[in-house]
Order: sequence, then structure tokens, then C-alpha cells
Amino acid sequence: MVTRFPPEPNGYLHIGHAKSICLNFGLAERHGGVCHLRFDDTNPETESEEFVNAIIADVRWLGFQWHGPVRYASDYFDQLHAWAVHLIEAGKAYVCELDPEQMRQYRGTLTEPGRDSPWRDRPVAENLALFAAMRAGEVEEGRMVLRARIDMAAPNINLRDPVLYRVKRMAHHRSGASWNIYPSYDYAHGQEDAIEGVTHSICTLEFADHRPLYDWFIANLPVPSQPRQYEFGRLNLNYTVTSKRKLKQLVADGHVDGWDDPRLPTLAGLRRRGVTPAAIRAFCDSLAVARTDGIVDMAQFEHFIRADLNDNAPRALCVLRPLRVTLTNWPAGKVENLDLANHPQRPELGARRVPFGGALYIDRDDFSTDTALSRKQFKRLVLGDWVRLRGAPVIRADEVVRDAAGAVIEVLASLVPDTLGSDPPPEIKPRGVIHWVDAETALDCELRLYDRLFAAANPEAGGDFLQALNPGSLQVLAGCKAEASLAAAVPGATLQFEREGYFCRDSRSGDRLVFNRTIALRDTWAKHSAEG
RNA sequence: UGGGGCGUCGCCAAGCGGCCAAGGCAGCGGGUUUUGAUCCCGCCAUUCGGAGGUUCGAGUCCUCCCGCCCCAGCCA
Repeated sequence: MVTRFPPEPNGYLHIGHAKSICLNFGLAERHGGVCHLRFDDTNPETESEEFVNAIIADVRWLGFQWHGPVRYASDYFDQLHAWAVHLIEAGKAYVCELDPEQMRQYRGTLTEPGRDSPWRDRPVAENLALFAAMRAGEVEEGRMVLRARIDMAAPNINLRDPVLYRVKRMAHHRSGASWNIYPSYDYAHGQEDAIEGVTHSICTLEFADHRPLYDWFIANLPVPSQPRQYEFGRLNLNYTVTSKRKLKQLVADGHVDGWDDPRLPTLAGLRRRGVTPAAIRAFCDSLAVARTDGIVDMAQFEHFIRADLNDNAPRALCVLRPLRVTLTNWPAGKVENLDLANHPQRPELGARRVPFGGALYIDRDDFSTDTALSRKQFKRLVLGDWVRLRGAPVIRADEVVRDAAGAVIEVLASLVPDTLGSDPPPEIKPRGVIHWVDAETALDCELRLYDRLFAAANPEAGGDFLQALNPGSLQVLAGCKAEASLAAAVPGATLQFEREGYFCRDSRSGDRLVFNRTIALRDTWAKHSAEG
């Protein structure tokens, strides 16, 4: 079995392409075959080397290795041209001089047959001469095309004398200025497959209509192998868009920060967001290959992101909305070094040394002066009550310090002795466990909390998908406090900030400490509290 | 009203004439827990778009109907 992933280098890869990549590479691997990476670069107008390189990097990043060299449709331009001449000589292709508007009229409609082009029966010699002139750059763009001679009355519009070659007097990013004509997708694709010995040419459902044409070329040309085309439903995800046109618009109009904006479903965006290749592959493998075109729930993707990160992301502590806590019974100047496990279920991932002094930060949301809150309702720190500091001792909130406006700006607390690594005496019952950061050694950082780019499950429903943009898709938190070890955080390597979510250091912020939230931890409690 | 596809739990999806219609996601209930996370246990379609028919027996075969998607680029 030989398969291929055949992107056109005119845009960035997104999650939908990932499904195709996993399918093509996965299928070949399971059957002891190979998969090619081949660029379908038949239209120099929209394609570029920049996209070629980005796509190669994305496929590699996903973890796939194609068989042999990277291939290009443009490598086959000579062969494709020779086969076009073969069709002309066999009376199966002709040069047509209808202009685009006339061609549309002659094509007929969905319910009416088309009419033969007046140029359809021109002599072989004339076709050959004209095609040569097209190639030589002697014909203006739009003046002539080479068409297959099939059936203008075919109920399948793709068979109504489709275009094989059009004049484009422009340079190609790989073949340079050597061509003035370029093959169409329909003409090129199957022959590319045949040249490479592809056995299973897998594409999306909208190409099912093209299969008779694909087969027609294979049957009418002396190709070295007989590839077969199979179609499957493309991936649709709710709360996002995956059409190249729409992604391009979001980037061009500045609704996002570029092709690698962490809110985008592009592979570059997912990578910058901290989503791992393993999570993407696991998600794609969970998708069955079917001919139904459904819409997969974003929650299904999120499940695989969390599953992989939960298993593999090292833990760390970071306070998003810092509130100062001073331990009044802590000996002045004393610093204790705690060893915190990098992963609660995987001791082999080791531990890190974290300093603990008499001053620290906890999250504002983890403190309340409302002593009426039940233990069930609020498993955090309440004035006059106890709480466990994650990986550290139990403390009790004794007093609060308020500013002129009456807002709490500091909590004075006392540490319960001998509670590091062991339970407090039975009369002391901590409400729960909260995270913290040592104030003395804390690192200031910026956190970017991402939410779904679109507020509507189906952004295209209302006509203008931009109307569905989620205004709260990015929330920037400044002045967050990270534990000291995070100074060494590697961009792109995802961590779990305990009790908050998964984050990775931004790869485009230089030395500044900026973290992108990949995804929040699952929060079943939020639903309870929202219900009141 | 042309052609090509598709309709099984809120979402994705097995099923290819024969025990009580897999599984995953979501949801719900409970247990464990120094992350309200993870983990564990349990619940979640007498019904397969609808109506007829064939058959001892149909989600699976036949007929008709209904609904949704794709195609009229010298894009892919």
C-alpha cells in the first residue's frame, strides 16, 4: 500500500489536515506500506516556498516521516505535458478558445446539458500547434485552454470537457520560468499518484464527483500504475472554522495575532498554545473514517488534550491573582527548601526544590472573609479557619489588612507546626488544599488565558462568521506570581499550574516570562456553583 | 425539477439477516485523593429519518417518502 498526503502550498495546515495526515500515514503504516509527502503545486498564483517550508515543519512536528524525498507535482510537469500531447494525438483533447464567460455558458447548468465548443473538432495538428504556442508563451492568459474531449451532455458536470491546462505566464516557485502553462488539479492529481505508484488516493467527500474523471485519465493514458481514489468526510469542529479562506481572513484582518495565534486551529497555533502532537494524533485516531460529514464536539478534542497533558505535563505553582499572606509565627529570615513532586502519579519524573519563607502569595479567589461559607461550599481559606498549602504546611487565617477603600490587601496567618508532610491534629481540619508561591523568590509573569475563538457552536450559521467571534477569547493577566523554577521554562513545553490549568511559555515573547494557557483543568465544581 | 453522497443516544461512531443495538466524548450519581484535577465504580437508545413490504427472524434486503451535504473556477 502506498498513500500520500498532498497539500497545496498556499496556506497553513490546520486540525482538519491533521486528520488527513494521520489517516494517510496511519493507514500505510498499519498495512506495511509507505506514505509520501507531495506538494500539489500546480497553481503558482497562490503558492509559495514559505508555505512549503511551514507545511514540512508541521508534518514533522506531528511526528510523521514520509517515505523518500519530499515530492512535488512540479517535478512531473514534463511527463504531464507529454501525456497531454498524447491525449491530443488520440483525439481526446483540444485547444479551446472560448473565453471564461462563454465557457460557463456552454457548460450548461445542473439540470441542462452543455453544448459542444465550436473548437471541439479542430484537427489534431492544429491542436498540437496551438498547445505548443500556449506553452511557448505566445498566448495571452485567458485566450486558450486545453480541454479533455469527453461529453458535454454528461450529467456529472466534471465530465463536460474539463480544463487540463491553462495559460499562466508567471514564474513558479520551483520550476521557475520554464512554463507558461500549468496543469489543473483534475488533470494532474491522478497522474501524480500513478507516477508514484500510489495505491490508495484518499481525499475528502467533495471530490467524489471527480472520481469518474480521475478514472478517465487513468484509463486513457499509458500510466505506470492504476491508483484508486477513496473519499472520506472532512473534519468539522464546532466553535471554530477550518476553511483556508476564513483562516486567511482572520489573520489578514487582524482578528488574531497571526497564523500561529494560539486561538487558531492551525497546527502552528496549536503548537504555540501548548497542545502536543501526541494529543492531536490521539484525537485524530479517535475519529472514525466515515462518509458522514458531521461536526465533532470541541469537547472531544479537549478531552485528548487534557488526557495527554495530565499524563505528561510536569506540575508547577503559579498564582494568577496574587494576595499576600504573611505567616506571623514564622522565624524572621528563615527559608525552608521544600521538595515538590513534579507529578503526583509519576514519581520517576522527580521533584524540584521550592523555597518557602514567611511571606507568600495565594490566589484572591482562594480566600474569603465570609465565615458563613460551609466547608462543602468553599474548600479554601476562610478567615479563622485552616487550609493546607499544596506540598507545604497547614496555615490558619487570623486577620486581614485592608486598604483605605476596605479591600483586603493582606492576610495575616499562622502556620500549624509539624504539618509538613503529615496531618494536623484531629481538632484541626483544613478545608482543602490551595496553591501558593513564595513571595521573596516569586517571578512576575504574564498569563494569557485563551477561550474559544467563536462564541457560537456554528460560526457560519448567521452568514457572517465574524459576528460570532468571542470577544473574550483572550484575557491577559499581568502581575501573576510564578515559582522561581519557572525562570527555566522552555517555550512550547507544557506544564500544569496546579489547580489552574495547563500552560506553556510563549515562544514569541523573548526573555519576558509569558505563559499561554493551553487549556484549563476540568472544573466540575464551576457548574455546581453556577447553579447557585 | 440533473448528478454524486449521507441519515444508529446531546456529539462522534461500531454494526454487512439471527443471543438483551459496541465503544469514545458530554452528562448524571457515588468512592479515593495534600490539585473541587487525576483515578475508580455505577447510570445513560425496547430502538436504528419515516411508512410499507420480503423473511421463522431486519438497523442490516426491497419499495416509496422525508431531511441534510457537495457539484455549474481557466481553485484545490
